Amino acid sequence: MTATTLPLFPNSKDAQDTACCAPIARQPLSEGEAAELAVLLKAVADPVRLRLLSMIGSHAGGEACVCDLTDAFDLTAPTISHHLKVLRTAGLIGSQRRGTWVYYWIIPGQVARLGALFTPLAIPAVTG
Amino acid sequence: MTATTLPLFPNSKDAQDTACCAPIARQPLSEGEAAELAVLLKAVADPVRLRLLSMIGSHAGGEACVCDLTDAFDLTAPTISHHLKVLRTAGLIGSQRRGTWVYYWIIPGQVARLGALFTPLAIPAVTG
DNA sequence: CTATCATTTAGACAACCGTCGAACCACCAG
DNA sequence: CTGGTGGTTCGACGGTTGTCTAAATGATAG
Repeated sequence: MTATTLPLFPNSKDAQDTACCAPIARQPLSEGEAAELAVLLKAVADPVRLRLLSMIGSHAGGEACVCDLTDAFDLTAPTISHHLKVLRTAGLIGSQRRGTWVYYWIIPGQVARLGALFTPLAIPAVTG
Repeated sequence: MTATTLPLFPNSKDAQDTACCAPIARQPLSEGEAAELAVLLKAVADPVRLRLLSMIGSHAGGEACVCDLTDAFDLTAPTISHHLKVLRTAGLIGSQRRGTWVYYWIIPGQVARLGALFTPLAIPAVTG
């Protein structure tokens, strides 16, 4: 792996729909939509991965080295690496090796799908 | 149970923070925040529960009877009941028995927490 | 009170998930 | 080429999760 992203749902119609405006309380999700989104949500439904994602996203420069992340947890390196792989496989983060260190960054598009799922219910006035 | 909600995080400070504006890429989540949100996300990170939630939310009148939900799945009644309990325990839906049938509705506040988590990253122009 | 329908609870089982130690690969310094 | 450091992959172990069948609870009708 040298600059990979592994997009889980390359460019499906469902992805398009949900990316823009799939309110969870506007119309029932189809079986396929639900399955795709569940995969995405499973990747995020873990305390460690949630913190990793926020640490990467809030890191200066938009990137974070693994060495910066590992110290914040009482976990071994293989475990951190496993969680990063889950996030990467879900297409939520990208990675690149530069010299000795490996850097990670957030892929906003996929993260936006998650937000678009729940927010329309919260702020109906803003959206329409 | 007759009109319960079982709020998982009654009124913690973390809940307040994240309910309003906890951007996943603005500042690192604390260990406690991440743990709470992970519980919430786990409840939603399942295709069946995702569909249940959207079916309840989009149902006319804002309420749905279990009898309306069961037919949409190839699952037994106990399994559906189990998933509904998970959502209820997470504080995402409320329930009430009226006569023979049990009705479920969405609790917007908790759902909003999930949206607030991911959207700030998606629309940086709007938020600031 | 009994019968019947709707829903939940209890118990069991296979599959999945998070974690670890050990081994392995990539890069850099002598 | 050899050694050392940063990260990942592999294989295994215990705990959790989704599903089922069987049984219990609650409500209505006769």
